[in-house]
Amino acid sequence: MDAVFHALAHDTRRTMLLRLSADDLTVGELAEPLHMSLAAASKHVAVLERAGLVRKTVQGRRRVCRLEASPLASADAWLQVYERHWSERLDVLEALRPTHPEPTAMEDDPDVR
Amino acid sequence: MDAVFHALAHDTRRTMLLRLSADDLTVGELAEPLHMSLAAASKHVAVLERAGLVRKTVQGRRRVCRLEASPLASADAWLQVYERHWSERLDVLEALRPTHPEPTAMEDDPDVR
DNA sequence: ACTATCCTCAACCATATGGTTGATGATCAA
DNA sequence: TTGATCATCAACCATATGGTTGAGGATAGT
Repeated sequence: MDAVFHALAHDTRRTMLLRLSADDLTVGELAEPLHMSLAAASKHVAVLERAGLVRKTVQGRRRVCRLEASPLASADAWLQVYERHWSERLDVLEALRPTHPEPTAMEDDPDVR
Repeated sequence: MDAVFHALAHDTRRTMLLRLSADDLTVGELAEPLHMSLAAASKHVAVLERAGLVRKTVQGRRRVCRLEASPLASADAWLQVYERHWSERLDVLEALRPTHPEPTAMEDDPDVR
């Protein structure tokens, strides 16, 4: 699970997944629009592989990458646990929730350094 | 978005969120079951804050942490894009999808080093 | 056989991450 | 006022991450 969320925590890799959701692509094709070396892109693919989000198959000298979506299902399942926290009206929840001692809003928090 | 997924990519922080989904907790309370110093736990809370997943309010000398679930909704929305990739029967998709040149399965991939 | 192409590997570098300890600030309790 | 408590800060350390370049392996094309 750490690996999945970590893989998603980088725009480059999220972009890769998005492109792979439309088509299988080689490492080179994935790297092409990116502002980085092929080796760097290859490392990103490796991160996605370690998370189980991509499976590479060797076709000649090319490595064809295919999206493997099941780990995303697990991640989604994890998030769904919190679904009620964002879908229900917070105001209503607040009224019912016995916060620590005092629910009195003390919003003057200036510790923004 | 990077910040949200990065915050979720650590078991310590996911545990913190889970506990916060039941109750508001102070930094000390969050740190207590963890095998680490208070300072370390405080840093994890800071990561959650930067991702917008936690809001701290000062109550005397204690910092009370409250779950802020909306960024999780965004993360969930991002994942939902891939929902069809894991919910539909893959076999059916494969049959329809014109993979690169050859869909012939070459599963004898021994490059596992 | 030769050469170009696709990709990984290894080494290296700068910065980020996750942890520690010790000092300090604020607040509560006596 | 004195002392204990809660939390951050600062400095430090080890390791991980994200990038580079250069070398090399395997395959394709001629």
